[in-house]
Amino acid sequence: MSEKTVTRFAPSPTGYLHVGGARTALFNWLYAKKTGGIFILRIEDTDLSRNTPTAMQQVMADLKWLGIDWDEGPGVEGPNGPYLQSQRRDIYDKYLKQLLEEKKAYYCFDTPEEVQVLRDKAAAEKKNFTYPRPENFPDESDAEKAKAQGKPVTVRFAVPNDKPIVVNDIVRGEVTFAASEIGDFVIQKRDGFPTYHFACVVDDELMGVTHVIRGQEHLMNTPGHQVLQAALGFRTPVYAHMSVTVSEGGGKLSKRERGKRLRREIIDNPSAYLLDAIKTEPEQFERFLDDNATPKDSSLINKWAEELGVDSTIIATAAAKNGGGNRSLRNEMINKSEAALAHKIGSTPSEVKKFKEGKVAFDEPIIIGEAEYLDLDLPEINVVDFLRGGYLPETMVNFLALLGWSPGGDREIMSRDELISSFDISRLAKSNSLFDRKKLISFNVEHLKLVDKEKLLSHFKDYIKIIDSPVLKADDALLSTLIKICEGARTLEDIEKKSRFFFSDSDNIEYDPKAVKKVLLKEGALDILHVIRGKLADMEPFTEEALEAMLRALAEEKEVGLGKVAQPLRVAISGTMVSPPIFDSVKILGKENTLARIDNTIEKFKS
RNA sequence: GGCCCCAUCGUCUAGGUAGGCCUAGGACACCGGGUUUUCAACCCGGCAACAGGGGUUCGAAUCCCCUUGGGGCUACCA
Repeated sequence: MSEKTVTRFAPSPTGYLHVGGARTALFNWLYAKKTGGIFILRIEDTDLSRNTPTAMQQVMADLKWLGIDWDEGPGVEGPNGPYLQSQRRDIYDKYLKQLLEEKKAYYCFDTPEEVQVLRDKAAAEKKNFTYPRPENFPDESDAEKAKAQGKPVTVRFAVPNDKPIVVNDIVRGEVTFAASEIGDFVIQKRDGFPTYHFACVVDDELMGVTHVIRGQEHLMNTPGHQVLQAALGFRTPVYAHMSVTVSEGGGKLSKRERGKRLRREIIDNPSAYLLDAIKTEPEQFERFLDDNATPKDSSLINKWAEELGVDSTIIATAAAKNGGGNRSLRNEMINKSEAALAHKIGSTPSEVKKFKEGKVAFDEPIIIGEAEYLDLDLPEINVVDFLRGGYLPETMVNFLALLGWSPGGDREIMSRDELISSFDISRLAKSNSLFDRKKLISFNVEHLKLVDKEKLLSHFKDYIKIIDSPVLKADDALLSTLIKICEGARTLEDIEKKSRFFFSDSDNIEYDPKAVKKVLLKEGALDILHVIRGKLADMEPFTEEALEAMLRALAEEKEVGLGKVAQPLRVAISGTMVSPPIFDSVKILGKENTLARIDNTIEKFKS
């Protein structure tokens, strides 16, 4: 009788779901779907200090967005629950007791510092560190005594060191480990919670997990898990250790990257977030700059100058000066700026200071808030970043699946169903791969074309909701039209950006300075606008066809390219040089708004 | 440092488990050209790789070894 396959994804709720985790989840899900098995979501929340309250909800939301659903897990429940490890303490305790009684595990009372000393010593001797197992295991009363004395009490598993341990891995083949390499590892922490190794082994057994597909970073843990399974009389599931997804920097794609990047930015560039503080203390501004490390980047200098309404030479001059006195003023300003930043992101000045010093890690929402405040693009690491970036879940699933897996041949763009039917666990790649955002975009372009109309509409609605766009004002029919005329967009963000201007106040258009300079202020542009205005006013009916005929005729009459007449009109109605096709745009905007915007534009820029 | 894993165009990869069908295929990026009312999209063309060195073999991208390079683990995190 063939056993039903059971796979699982077991994230720890420490933050949003990142792409590496999503990929792991996807492969497990794909394999379960392919084989008609079941996919379990298990939350590994055995480290209280690292858990963040919203993380589990967010991880589940992200999985759902990707279309990865679970047959058992939080919100679904099933025969093997509960699915939060923090709610399974009694189960782990039972097995722990068994191990202790069978003398397969033992109590330890050292502090982490004491163990660290041993570790350092081993490193100094160029030796592999393994925990020195005592000859006689402490008994229950010793543990009680130690506890009474306030010593930490942990439990270690006594790894049998008689024979090498062979891991039979689907992607790597046979990997052999010397038993002496695997030290007695901790299975119960001092707070009474099991460690990952123990909880994972117990749960995989009890939940009937048949296949464990996980990152290569777990390969070294596997021999330990296997000996634990043997000691407990458990099965050993089939293992498949996938390659790791690395980031441009080289190392493993990590969620910590964002925090690091942010911290570096704040430290390297303190002035960037001094803006608010500076604005409130203009008279101290120049003095402050004397003592502050300002960036060498001239574009930033110009930006500040513009925002502060001062001449850029003031900043440039200040930037050229180095050091100087005024330390107390500087500190005062820094304090003010930290307060400003903290206020902006809903944190406290002391937290900001600690973050800068690397003492605390901010929650993702705070990191996002800070990044927005600083106008900083953080590396996209989390699944939500891609949702916010206007990517389709279909794109993400397809792209992630192809990182470290391939159906063979030339196939690349695939639907979810095609992915499932062609998925083959034996085709997992051994080597690491890089997450290439450029290629992701091209996948998105393809899926934008492939996804059916209704689905795309619903994706777009989700998107404008999450970024709280003015486009929210449109009804479904208008939304569909907008999507249609933005054909060729690379992301939902493209569509949204091109569509915004339809929903702004005609008497209050924001003009992009570059567009003004390049188009509106050009010789004759305003005159042409004037002519267009006249023709538009009389146009009846007001259709794309009529608009096109009119503009083309005008271009011909003036003996210029269509661009010469279309561009001024585009800037007049949108304030920018980029919009959907001009005929559609004008039609959608309507005669009244178009005329108003042309009038306002001429009024504003006539010399 | 120790242990483990990996190695085809800049990137993702096909081919490798049955060595000759590979003068190494596709996709993205890039470069050149075309289309064009903007941005995109689109069309055509081009550049570009078996890390190095030894073996085994009539024959190696494919098998073995070494070197080099990259990655992972080395927690009372998962």
